[in-house]
Parts: sequence; structure tokens; C-alpha cells
Amino acid sequence: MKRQSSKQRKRGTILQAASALFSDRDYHLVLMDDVATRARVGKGTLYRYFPTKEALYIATVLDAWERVRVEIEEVFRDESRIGENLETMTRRVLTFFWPRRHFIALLRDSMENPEWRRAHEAVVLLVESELEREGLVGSLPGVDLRMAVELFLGMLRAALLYRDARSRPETLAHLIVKLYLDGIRGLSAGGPDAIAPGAITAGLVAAALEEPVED
Amino acid sequence: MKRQSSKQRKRGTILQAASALFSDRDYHLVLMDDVATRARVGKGTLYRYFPTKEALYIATVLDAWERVRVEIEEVFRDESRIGENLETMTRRVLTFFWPRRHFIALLRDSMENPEWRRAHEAVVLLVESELEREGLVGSLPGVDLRMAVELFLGMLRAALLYRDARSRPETLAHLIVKLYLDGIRGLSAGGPDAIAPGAITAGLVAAALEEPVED
Amino acid sequence: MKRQSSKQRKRGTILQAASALFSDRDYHLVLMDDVATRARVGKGTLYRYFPTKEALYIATVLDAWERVRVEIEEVFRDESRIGENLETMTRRVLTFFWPRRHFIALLRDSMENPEWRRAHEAVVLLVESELEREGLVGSLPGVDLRMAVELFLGMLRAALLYRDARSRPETLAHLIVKLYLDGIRGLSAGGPDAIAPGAITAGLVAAALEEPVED
Amino acid sequence: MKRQSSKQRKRGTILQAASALFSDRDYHLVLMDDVATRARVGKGTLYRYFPTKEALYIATVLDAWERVRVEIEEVFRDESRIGENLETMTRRVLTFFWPRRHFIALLRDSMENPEWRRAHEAVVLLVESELEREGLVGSLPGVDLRMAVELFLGMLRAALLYRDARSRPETLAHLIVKLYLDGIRGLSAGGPDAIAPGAITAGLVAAALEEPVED
DNA sequence: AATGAATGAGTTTTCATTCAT
DNA sequence: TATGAATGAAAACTCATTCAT
Repeated sequence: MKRQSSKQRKRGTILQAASALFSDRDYHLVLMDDVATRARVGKGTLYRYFPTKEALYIATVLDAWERVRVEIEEVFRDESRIGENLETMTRRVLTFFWPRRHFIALLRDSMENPEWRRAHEAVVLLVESELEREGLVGSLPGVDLRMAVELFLGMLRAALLYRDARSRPETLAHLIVKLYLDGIRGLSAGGPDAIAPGAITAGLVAAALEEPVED
Repeated sequence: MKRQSSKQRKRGTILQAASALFSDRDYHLVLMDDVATRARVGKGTLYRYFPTKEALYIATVLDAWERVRVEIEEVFRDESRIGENLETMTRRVLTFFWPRRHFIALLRDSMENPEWRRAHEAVVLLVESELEREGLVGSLPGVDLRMAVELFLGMLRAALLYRDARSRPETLAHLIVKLYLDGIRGLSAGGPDAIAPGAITAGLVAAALEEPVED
Repeated sequence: MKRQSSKQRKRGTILQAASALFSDRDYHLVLMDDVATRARVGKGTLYRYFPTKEALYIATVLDAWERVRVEIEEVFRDESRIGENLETMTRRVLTFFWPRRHFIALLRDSMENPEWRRAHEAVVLLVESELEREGLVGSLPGVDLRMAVELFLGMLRAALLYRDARSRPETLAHLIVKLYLDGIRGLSAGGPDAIAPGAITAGLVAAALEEPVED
Repeated sequence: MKRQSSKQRKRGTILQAASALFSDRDYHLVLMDDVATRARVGKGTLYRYFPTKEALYIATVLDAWERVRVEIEEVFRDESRIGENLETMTRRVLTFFWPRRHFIALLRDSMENPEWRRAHEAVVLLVESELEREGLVGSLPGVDLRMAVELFLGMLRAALLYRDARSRPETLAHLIVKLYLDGIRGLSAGGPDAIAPGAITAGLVAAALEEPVED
């Protein structure tokens, strides 16, 4: 059962090489030659496993999301008390990405490609379900649950991208989760007033709109 | 009101064309020909103002950051009560970027280039000083002020990237600021306990470390 | 009579700037911008005096040959005893080009352009007539006078191109002229035997010819 | 007879194509596309063997010098009587270049590039050693051996560049060598007087010096 | 099945020439 | 008449993809 076919194993090797490269530098700075060299296969072999460079890239990103999903799912499988799961997951994700700093770059443009969107969605849903299970956001007036999760993930990304030498994944995980949960609780306590949009200067909106969007 | 030299005006025209293109698609999918066509100048003219394509790109990103900084600075110039400024700023930034959705892509990898890092830093410092002025984070035990700001910006980015058709900048601004401020206040109230890192499975860390970072 | 029109003066200025540049580096490394800058005129002005870059280059080379011709002619105008004139001329030419080392580069490809060929020819004829007047080569059996002159000029070029720090124009002039005249005298003394071509290995010629000339 | 690796053979093919083109027209008039077409390889292949156009050009010139050196060395390997070798070599070089008239253009600016200078030097040394072996120039008072060789090569170049339809390599070889050797012998017979520089008009030197070198 | 040499379409960049001021 | 900003045709070079071995 565990034995992968030699084919699958080589595919994995290539994917791993591509991951390392794509998360380190921009798509167009990674040459197929580089991938082949790193994976220790001939360049032609790459094309036996992935029809184009883009296909390889897409597979790489999907694979990255999948790893995150698995990482998170594992945590959520065991039942614990509220708040505990979220922090464990956060800690785990941060720890996983800690030595793969640039790996996060692969998770960025997730909306462009339908497959990526789906992979991103899967993670969002997972976190969403957890938040709901913990009774945190379900009843918030006017708050979009999906967006609430995205905000949370946004903080995770920021933490990974802008951490400094003294940062520790555990400390950051605790910080982020506490901040987030307290914030969320504040929202639900705030009542209808909480979502009052606040007056916005008509002029500002007008200005923003009159300037041609596309240029 | 201030008359710009013809030179500055043309530079601006080119920058605007480049912005539109670079925020719509990837660097390598934007041809200098495209920029020239859009800016309605000859290709050679591009090179009179920017020595290379990369220089043009860098200038474009710097310009984007500068616009954001100006946007924010304007708000922070007038004194108001706590929370008000932050929300106004957030609303303003969101509104500014609302019709320039992909523009945010330009602000991403800000750490790669020293100039970008500096531009990013300038914005972070601005927000930081505001948070401090409002007495929000200065006294937080164990919380890195810089990181606190990055987390906030991370939510802003997420909001812009993953907003849906029903999202409104004002609503999101209110949501984010409330969540953030409540969370921050919770942290300062939490005391030393708040930053207890929480036990982390030794195995997890070990696993993360033993796996070659580079793969 | 001496007053040149302002037009002629400016033409001269441009030509001088072009000379300095073209003799220092290859044609395609000299930009019209450089010439304009050096001549302290606008780029457009260049085109009022020379229709194209190539025309400017051609004029530059012609001008260089003309300077050499004038230099030589002056010497040949006054009558002296045999050998004296040739050495004086040689000394003069070497001295003239001494500080203009690369200038000689301008005089190279003289066969390509009909005007250059004519200018080159004029100098050759001048030297030729001098050699003949001195009774040196006129009666040589089987020796092409024209070629005899070219061989002499070939040594001049070599002297200028490959001189070293210790070389002095006067010493070289003396050396070259003495070597040349003694050589020439030897030829005329040698009799018909002197020009027996010497057997050439048939194989060598064959080999040279069978290899496609154009490759 | 010696089987070259396919790699070396293709390199040779490219070099040959480049030679033909570069000796026919100026560097900048030879397009990499032309070279590729003539060598019957794809443009990319050119760059697999030579990193830049300039590198290809440099290699072409080096190759030309190398051919000449080999040509000369072969002659000098067998011992013969004085004067014989020099004429044989000259004949051989002239014969070799006879159908490759423009090829000589490749050997021109040999001082610019250190590698070229070395290649040029190698040929000079070869001839130099032959002259010395024949006891021709070693004892010349005040005559720079190196320069003596350069003068000789200067005549060779002139012969190739300015030959006409009736010229024959054997005749020219005989002429040049006789002229040269008689001249050289005259020098050694001339005694110290021979190198008296001859008075030079102070005014001329002054004029040469005062005129800005750079114009 | 695996390889890596060969390919050429596609890009950036240069610079002689023009022309509005 | 003189200028130099603007232009775009032309040229070097790259790299994903193919295919003979």
C-alpha cells in the first residue's frame, strides 16, 4: 500500500526540486534546466511528467496547498477545547513554513487559476468550519465568515513574510490567535453599532471613482 | 496646481501605463512594447526615462508605495480621537485600492529590493507611530510593535485580495479596525500569561528542522 | 583669403571631433551623440553638414589622407639629394602620427571606397614619383613599382602600430629608409636571377586552392 | 585522420562560417543570424559554443592567428640554409592567404585584446627566432629585433592587401625576402653611423607636440 | 524510457535619423 | 538656423520545447 510506483516517486522528486526553486525566485527566473539539474534528471524527463513549465508550476502550488491542508486537517481531527485547536494549527502552520520562508510565495496568487482557487478554498473551509464549531463567528451580525477567515490567513502570511530574527513561531502563533479571538469576540459583543460603516467623505469616493481605474 | 516640467509629466505618463500593466499581469508578460503603446510613446522614449525594464518596474512599485504613504499620511496629519484615525486611514486605503485590485500585487515582495523595503518600512513606521500615539501597543508585553503593524497590513491585503462582490470598503475598514483594536486591547489586558508560548510538540519542531530546508 | 566661412569652420570642428573619436574606437562604437557632444553642437547640426553617419566617416578618412598627402608633398617640393627626401618624409609622417597612434586605423580600409582608393592612390603616386626621380626602382626587372611603394608604406604602418615606449620616430625613420633603400639597391643589382620565383610545392598550392575560398 | 569529438567538429564549423563572414565585412555588419545560416545551425547553437558575439569574433581571430602560426612553424621545423626558410615561409603564408584576401583583416588590430596580442606575439617570436638563428639581426647595433620582425610582417600585410591581378605569391615572396635581407645586411654593414637618427627639425617636433593629441 | 544538444520564436535594448520648437 | 527629445527598425540573446540517439 505504501509503496509508490517508481513513476510516482520520480514525480515527487521533480515536484520537490521545483518547489525549492519556485519558492525561492520568480517563475521566470526558474529555468527548466535548473529544475532538471536539481532533480537530477534530464530535461526531457521533466516533460514526461509535466507537459509544460506552467503545468509544473501549477502542480507545485497545488502540492504546497495540499501540504498545508494536510497539516491543518490533522490538528482538527482531534477534539479539544475552544481556542486550543486554532492555536495549535497556527503554530503548526508557522512551524512548517518557518524554514521555507519563500514557500509562502507559492500560495499567493491563488485566485487566478481555478484549481488553485479550489485548493485555497479547501483550506479556508477547513478553518471556517473550525471557527464555526467553536461558536465564534456564526452569529456575528454583518460579518462575512469567509472574509473573517481570510483576514486570519492574511495575518499568518504577514507573520511569515515579515518576521525577524528574534521571532519564534510559537510566540507569533499565540499572539495572532489571541489577538484574533479577542477581536472576534469584541465584534460579536459590539452589537449592531459595531458595523456602522462610519461616514465616508463623499469626495474621497468620488475622487477614487473618477480616476480611470485601468490606468 | 503646481506645474510639472514636461519631463516629469511624461515620466508620470509612462509610470501610469506601466502601473496598469504590471498590476494586471506578471512582470514577464508585460512587454516594453505594451507599455510604449499604452503610454502612447515610442519604445525608445521609455528608455530615455528608465534605463531598463527592471528599473521601470522598480519605479512603478516605489510609486505605488508612495501613493499609499501619501494617502495615509494625509489622514494622520489631523488629530482626532483614538481609533478614529486608524479607521479613516483603513477606509481610505481600501477605497483607494478598491478599483485597482491587482495594484496590490505590486506591493508584495517588498523585502527583495532595498528601495522597496525602505518604502514598505516608511508605511509601517507611519502606522506604528499612530498606534503608539493612540497608546495602543507601546506597553504590550512581549509584542513586537513592528510585527503588530505587519499583522494589521496583512489583514488589509487579505481584504483587498479576497473581497467578493458584496464587500464594501467602509464595512471592511470598520470590521478590520474593530477586530484589530479589540484584539490588541485584549493583549494588553492579558498580562504576562498572554504571551506564554504554549507547549509545542518537540517532535513537530524536530520534524521541521530535520527536513532539509532547501527542498 | 584665409577667412573661412563660419560654415566651413563648423564643418572643420565636426570633422576634428569625428577624427578623434573614429581613430580611437571602432566605427560602431562611436555614437553620433558622442560626436555632437565633442564638437559641442546639437545632434541635428551634424546632419546639416553630413547627410549620414557614414558620410561623416568617409569625410573623416578622406581628411586624414589629405593631411598625410599635404605633409608629404611639402617635403617633396624642395629638391635634395637621393635618400634625403625619403627619410625626411618618413620622419615627418611618423612624427605626425606619433601622438595620433590610432589615427592610422582610419587609413586602412582604403580599397573599399572609391574615394578612399583615390586618396590612397594619390599618396602612393607621390612616393612613387619620388622613388623614380631618385632612380631607384624604375629599372628593376620584374618589380612592380606600385607594389614597391606599398611595401614601404606597409613598414610605416607596422612601425606606428607596433612601436614600443622606447621607439623614436627619427630612429625608426632612419632604420626603415636605410633598410628599404639597401634592399631596393640589392634588388636592382641582383639581376634577372634575383626574381626567380623559386620552386613552390605543388601540393601546397593545390591544398590552398581546394579548400573553399569563401569559408 | 584524428577523429574530433562531435563537439569540436561543430565548433569548427561555426568558426569557419564566422571566419568567412568576419573577413568579408565589418563586425557589425555580420549578424549572428548570418553566421547561423551559413554554419547551418540554429542561432541558439551558436550560443552553446560561444557565449557572445564578441567571444565568437575573438575566437575567430585567434583561430586565424593560430593557422598562420602553424603554417609558419611547419616550415621552420626543418633546417635549411640561410634565407631559404624565410622565403619558404613567406611564400607559404602568401599562398595560404592568397585566396583569403580579406582574412588578413582579422589579423589587424591585434593589440587591443590581450589574447590577440599573445597570438600575434607568438608569430613574431617565431619569425624572430628564425632571423636570429640565421644570424641576421642579433648583432645589429641599435636595431630592435622585435620591430625588425614587425616591419617584415608589415610588408607581408601590404603585399596581400594591395596586390593586383598580375601579382603572384611566389614572386612577391621572393621580392620581399630579398629586399628585406639585403636591407638588413646593409644595416649590419653600416656600422654605428647607420643608426644616426638624422637631425630632426626642432620645429616639427614642437608642432607635433603642441597640437592637442586628442583632436 | 531517459537524455541533453539543437532550435527559433520572442524579448529587451540600441542608436541613427527626424522634426517640433 | 540650431537643438535635443522622440522614434522604431534592427540586432543580440534567451529559454521552453523537441527529438535523435
